[in-house]
Formats: sequence, C-alpha cells, structure tokens
Amino acid sequence: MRETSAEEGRTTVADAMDDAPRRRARSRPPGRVTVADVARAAEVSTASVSRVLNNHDRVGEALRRRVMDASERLGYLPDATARALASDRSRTIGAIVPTLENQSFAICVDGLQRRLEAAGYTLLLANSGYDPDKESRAVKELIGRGVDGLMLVGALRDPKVYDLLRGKGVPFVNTLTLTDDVRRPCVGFDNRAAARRLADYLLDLGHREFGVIAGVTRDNDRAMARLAGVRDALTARGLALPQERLIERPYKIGEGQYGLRALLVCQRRPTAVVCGNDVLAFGALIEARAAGISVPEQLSITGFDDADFAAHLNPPLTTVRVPLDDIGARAGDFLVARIEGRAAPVINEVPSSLIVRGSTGVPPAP
Amino acid sequence: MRETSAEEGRTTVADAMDDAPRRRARSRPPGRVTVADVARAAEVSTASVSRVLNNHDRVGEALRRRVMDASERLGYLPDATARALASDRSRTIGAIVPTLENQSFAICVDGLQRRLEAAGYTLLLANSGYDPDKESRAVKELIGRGVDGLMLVGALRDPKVYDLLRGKGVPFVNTLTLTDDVRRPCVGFDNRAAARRLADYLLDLGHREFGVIAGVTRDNDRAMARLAGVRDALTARGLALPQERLIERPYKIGEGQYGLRALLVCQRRPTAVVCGNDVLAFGALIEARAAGISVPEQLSITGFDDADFAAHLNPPLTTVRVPLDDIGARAGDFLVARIEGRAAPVINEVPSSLIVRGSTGVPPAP
DNA sequence: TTGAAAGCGTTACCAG
DNA sequence: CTGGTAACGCTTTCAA
Repeated sequence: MRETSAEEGRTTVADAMDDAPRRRARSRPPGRVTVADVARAAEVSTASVSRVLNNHDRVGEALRRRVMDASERLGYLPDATARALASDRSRTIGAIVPTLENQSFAICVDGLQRRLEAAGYTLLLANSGYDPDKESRAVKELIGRGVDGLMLVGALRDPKVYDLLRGKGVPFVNTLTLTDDVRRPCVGFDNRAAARRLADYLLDLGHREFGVIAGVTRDNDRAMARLAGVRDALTARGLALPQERLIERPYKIGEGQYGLRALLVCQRRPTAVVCGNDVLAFGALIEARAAGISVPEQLSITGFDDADFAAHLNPPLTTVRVPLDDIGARAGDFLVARIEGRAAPVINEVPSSLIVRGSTGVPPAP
Repeated sequence: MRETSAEEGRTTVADAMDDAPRRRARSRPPGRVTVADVARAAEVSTASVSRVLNNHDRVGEALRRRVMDASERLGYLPDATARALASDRSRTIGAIVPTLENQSFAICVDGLQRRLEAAGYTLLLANSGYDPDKESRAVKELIGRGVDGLMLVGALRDPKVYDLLRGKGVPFVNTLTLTDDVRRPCVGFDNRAAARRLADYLLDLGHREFGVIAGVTRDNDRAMARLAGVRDALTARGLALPQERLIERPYKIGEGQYGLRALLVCQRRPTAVVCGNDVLAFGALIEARAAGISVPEQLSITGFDDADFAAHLNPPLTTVRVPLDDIGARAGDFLVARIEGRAAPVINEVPSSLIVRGSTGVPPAP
C-alpha cells in the first residue's frame, strides 16, 4: 500500500489577526437584558417575572401576558449562571468517558445528550483517557461546576470518589456495567456473562484451543469482566487459558493485527480467538487474511459491541450486540428522575445478545 | 448472514427503587465549604482568600500559606457557578456538532476537549442533528449558559446566529471548513479544493465516467463543497456529472451500499465513484464485491476523511486525510486565545492530503 | 498588602 | 396572587 501525500496544505495562514481585546469584565455589550429590565418594562416585580418565566402556577393571566410580552420585546435571555446560583440547580449534567475516539462511548454520550436535551438539561463533558486519577479530577471539576447529576463509565474507581459524590449529594450512574450494589446505580449489562455466553458458543462448536486479544484490563472493569467470562466458560469445561495465548492491547485496529500475529506464533495455535471488542477483531481478521488463514474454516474470530462495521466485515463478525444508544438514554432518564425527586430503578439491565455471523465455525480437523 | 439472538436479557430489573427525595434547595448537605469558611479558618478576609486562590500577585507569603492550609484542611472546592456570576467568565466553552455518531466529529470534539482541559476550561456539548434550527437553539442555549467561547461546525447558518454571537460578544470559530470572511474565524481546510484534487487524480488516471455518492448536501456546506469540487474538476475537462449519477445519502455504510447499487443500474456505468466520506465508500466497496465487480480493476472508489478503518479495507481506500484531532485542538487554541485577549489568526488552514491506496486505478478498457 | 463591602442576575421566602 | 427583599458564593473595586 502506498500512501502518497499529494499536497500538504499550508499549515497556518494568518490572513488576518484578530486583536480585538476581550470585552472587559464589568463592561458587557449593551445587549444584556435582565429580569429587572423585564420587570420594569412590564411594570411588575422581579419576583413575578421569575414566576412567569418558570411556569409557576398561581400567576394571573394578565400578569403572565404582560411579562411574556415585555420579555419577547426586549429579547430577554435568562442567565443560567445566576439561575443556578440562586436555585442551587444548574440544569446541567456531567458525563465522563474514557475517550470519544472509541465509538462506543461516543454513541453512548450521544444517546445521553439527546435525552438530556429533551428534558431541558445541558451536557458537560469530560474525558478520563482510561486514567482513574484523571477521572477523579474530572469528577471534582464537574461537581465544582455544579452539575445536578453525573454519568460515569464502569464501576471501578477510588472509593473516595463515591464518598465525595454521596457527600455532595450528587446523583450519579455507572454505565456499561452491571453490579448489584444498590448504593451504586447503574445501567448496563453483565459483561462477564455475555463473554461467557460467547465462549460457550465457541466451546459448543468444538473449540478447545482458545486465544484472547483482550482490551487493556488495568483500571478497566469491563475489559476485566469480559476476560473473566471467557475464563469462566473454559474452567467450567476443565480448560484453561495459557498465559501466552492472552494478549492485552488498546482498542485499535493495528493492535488487533499485532495481537493475532502474536497468537499465531504460539506453541499451540488457537482455533478460536476472542477479541475484547470489534475494533480488535477487525484487526485480527485483517491479519488472518494477511497470514493466509481462512476465517472461519481454519480460525474462528469474535468481537464485542456490534459496531456499525461488524456486519460488513469479510467475513461478517460474530459478536455481542450492546444497545449503546439506549444505555446513554436510560442513564439520562435515571439521572433526571433522581434529580427531580422521582423514584427510579437503581439497577438497570439492558439486553445484550450474541450475534452469530460468518467469522465463526467449527474448528478445523486436527 | 444469519443473526441469531441467543439471549435477550431482561429489559429492566428494578432490583431496588431509589426513592430518596432530592436534597431540598436551601438545605444542602453539610459538606459545602465556602470562601467565607476558609476566610474564617485562616483569619483573613474573603477578598484575600479569593486572591490567593486565583494566584493574584501582591499577596503576602504568610497569608498565602494560611489560606492554602485552611483551604486544604476544610476540603474547599470552589463554586464555579458563583465564580462565573461574579467574574462574568465561566471558563466554559461550548461545542455544537451534528452528531457524535459520526466519528469525525467525535474525534474533533475529543481534540478540542483535551486542549480545553489543559487550559482550564470545561466543555459544554450540544448536538444539532444536522438541523440549522436546532443549531440556532443550541447557540442560544449555550450563550445563556454563559460560555466564554463556542465551536461550530461548518459556516452555513442563519445570519441571525452570527449577529447574536457578535451582539453578545461571544468568541466563536467555525471548523472543518475554510472561508475568507475575517468576521467568521475558522479552522479547517478547503473541502472543495480537496475534492477537486481527488477528482483530478481520477481524471489523470483516465476516468471519464464518474458517479458520486455524496453526503446529504442540504444545510451541509462541507458536503456541498466536496460535490462542487468534483464538478469543478469535471467541468475543467469539459465533462459533466449526469443527474442520475449523483446520489445523496446520509453517512451510513448501508447508504453507501444503496448508493452504489443505484449507480450500477445507470445507463452508462461509471468507472469511478467518488464518495462523500469513508463510511459511504465502505458501503460502496461492500456492494461492489457483492455485485461481483472487482475494485479497482473494473471500478475505482474513493472516500474522504481517512477514518481509522480506511487503510484496512479490502482493497485499502484511496481517500483524503484530514487532521480532525488537530482541528479540534486548534479550535480550542483559538478560542482560548481570544477569550484571554490574545491575538490569534482568524483564518486557520490545516493540511489535507490525498492518500492514494488500492481502491483506485486506471479505468477498465472499454 | 489587606480588608470592607458592593455587586453579579436570579430565585424563593415572607408578607400583604 | 403579587411584591419586597434577602440570599446564592464569589470577585473586585475602593480605602486603608
């Protein structure tokens, strides 16, 4: 494959320098309209303006009209900051995900955001980069920002973070994982059980020699659980996963290629390779082809997540479907319910399902 | 391809109901520590506490230590809301993208967010769903939230939005596009020129019969520009794109398949198909294979964006590389600079480059 | 260098 | 049902 860089494009063109000094604090553009202005224009009190704007009951129809009129006329835009300070509710919800480059999280956040928008909340987003310390800092930061609720990924983190959350009384929800601790609400699925189901399927096909290209398990309970699930299945049949047939790699296509390459030089070659997610499986599939190994005839390969491309690979990928969009949406539902004082189920399991496609089959004859 | 749903998973398990009423306004958990508390503990004024916490110069060393100590001891966490109200700066930046499901935007936002984090800003995220009205509403919403700056995608929108932005004095930047209007800062590349370059490359190979599977151009200046670029190249050589060989489709793999299917039944089959992005090209590639058409021998196919999978398709995809991560980061740089009153180039071009891989070649002999 | 006090724009309590 | 008026927690003049 040749990659010809045909043009590099000027790196930076300073066609013009924008040098306008920032609007100085305390001297805003004239545009700013406040409740006081509206109140004056409508000849009512600021209290009434506030009540009208927040759809309080017990407001006279005449007064309501006057306020609405004045508000429209002046082009009033409420100041969410002041509102938050006064009401101690920001109508803001935070989300911390490892990275948006992993499409799973992007889709999950998208689902969350859509639901929040519908409910009148705005999303504050932070990335942890799979680093617990960074996640802790992000939690503090977002709490400081006054978020009314917080969406997290996974359940594995410093207990101090949970303490902080409880101490500040900030509703939160763990996602993409399923635990039974009612003090840690979650919406997700059982990664371990799903992985076990997948491995059992392969075992039922007759596979005995397994290889695993897992995600990096350090600080990642989802990746750990998936690996544990595979081990569960093997152990139940008296099998084990040799150390040399377990590879841990970041979720990148190239890493999947690397992983399979490593597995192919093992003493005993696996007949089935379970990958931590579809991206790794994508890479493994590519490498198998490059090595002249036919899938699934000589080697079965599985993924996890059912990404958009999974069904379109060659051969199509056997994987586990996870309703990421729905997880985000339900996390939003949960948080909004809790924030608004409504009851909500604490442990929310979403369905995951084994999707059998062409990348898996019976093992080759010995 | 068979897709066997092996297990559906219980849809909702209300293992426990969390019914704790929301912390009532005006009665927070005891945890809340304010500057006043710190001031009292350190036996100084709140003004001094504020100065220390904001690294003001002109603060005595002794006083600084006392404040820091007290602050640590009490576990003080600044209230960003109050801070924003008092200082008229929220240290918050908004971003509005069509959707995070499109990996391009996700990566761009990721790049932005990383840069913002480093600069001490937090990201407020909204989605427009490719709908200008929704985008306008999001702009208002985020301005109301007091964002110090705003990242937008593309440059095509109601002039009123620009007026609003100027009126409120909120710095903003358009991304993934390049214009020469110094009143509308941008960081991106020339989609039209890049697409033209791509089409020229195909023309140079000898192609004369083109097909295009564009993204939906309505309200999307990037998609429009890419299409225009292809037309530019054709026109320059006295060629035209017949209406029936132009398909517009959302950025989904399945839509790319649909697109190619439609092109294959044209009166004159194209020998080269230019796709609006890599996702559409992915689909086109799949469909070509399904139709028994070999790429690139019988048909050349190109993408746009150089997504992570592009180099790994079969054959690898000829496309245009765009530094999405960098665009996000530089958008962040620009906004932060403007917010902090520093000069910054208004028109920022990032390099895009033609990446020639195996999906393109000379047209088949007639 | 430090302190006192006046806001920032909104909400919510308390009277009427 | 409506109006006055304290907060909300912090920053930032203005004086000392």
